[in-house]
Amino acid sequence: MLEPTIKKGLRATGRRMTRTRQAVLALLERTQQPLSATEIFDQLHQEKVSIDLVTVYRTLHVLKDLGLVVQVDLHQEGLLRYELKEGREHHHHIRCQVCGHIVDLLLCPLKKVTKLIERQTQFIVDEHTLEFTGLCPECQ
Amino acid sequence: MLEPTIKKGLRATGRRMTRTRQAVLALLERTQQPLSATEIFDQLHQEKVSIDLVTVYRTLHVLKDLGLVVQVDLHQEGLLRYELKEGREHHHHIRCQVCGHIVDLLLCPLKKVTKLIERQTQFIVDEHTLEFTGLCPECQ
DNA sequence: TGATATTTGCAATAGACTTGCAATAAGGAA
DNA sequence: TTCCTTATTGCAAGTCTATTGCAAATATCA
Repeated sequence: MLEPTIKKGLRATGRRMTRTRQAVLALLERTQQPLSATEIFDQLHQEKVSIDLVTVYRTLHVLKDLGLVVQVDLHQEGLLRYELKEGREHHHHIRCQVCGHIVDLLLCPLKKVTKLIERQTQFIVDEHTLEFTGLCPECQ
Repeated sequence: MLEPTIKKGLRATGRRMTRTRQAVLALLERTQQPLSATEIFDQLHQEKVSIDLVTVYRTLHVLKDLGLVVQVDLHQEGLLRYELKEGREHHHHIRCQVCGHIVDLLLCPLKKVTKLIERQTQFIVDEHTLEFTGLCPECQ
């Protein structure tokens, strides 16, 4: 149950905990894969929760703003997905090109590389995307 | 001058070399940064080359199909960019969040990681995206 | 319970990209 | 060169993800 913590974060920024926000959070909490706005919308409608797609987008923005959710920008999907941060390590994903199945990767091998890039380019590195596609065991 | 080689590739797949394809290729050839379809469209129009945006998209598909061009999917840009492969090593990019400047990175540190992921997930890895954002020296 | 500020839903819009189709142009044959 | 076939182009319209404006609904607190 994340709700108390999150309510606190919302209040601290002059925001409110609402039914729709609860519904989106609860769904993210019980889902393993990172979800897109449309998937959240469809899933909630299947569960007879009335919510507008616009509200889903706005809720996701708020949650991202509060740092509760991570945006996942998978390779060549053309949409954004979201997953709860909740005590999880920074990680990346691999997605099957055939069935769309998404699996978490357990490592981020980029700390040293980031340092190297900062030396090489003189940039200050802020974020990175690292996403893989391939064929999952079932689809090979 | 890539044109002869490319013409060959086009012919081999029942395609033709046209003015618009030449124009797109020539632009890619003389540009350092990966370009988006809209940027190609705008740039060519500035140079008084008449071309439709749809044609730009279709040309880029063809070039990608022939393996002459790489699609670059930068972190959180929401659009695709393209650059010529022409004798260049596989590489990644970093983009400045402020001015949008894009710089090539000279290394791809993911060969070992890919092997590790294949063992870990049982996927066969096909492609990866690795793109960085940050602040370029001028914008810090 | 009422006041007020936030949130929501709806309609409209933006922006990247795609598709259908008729008109145009490339390139091989005569 | 000219003709013919077939690929290519431009235009209009459409798709899909995501955003914005605004009035109506709802949460919070006095």
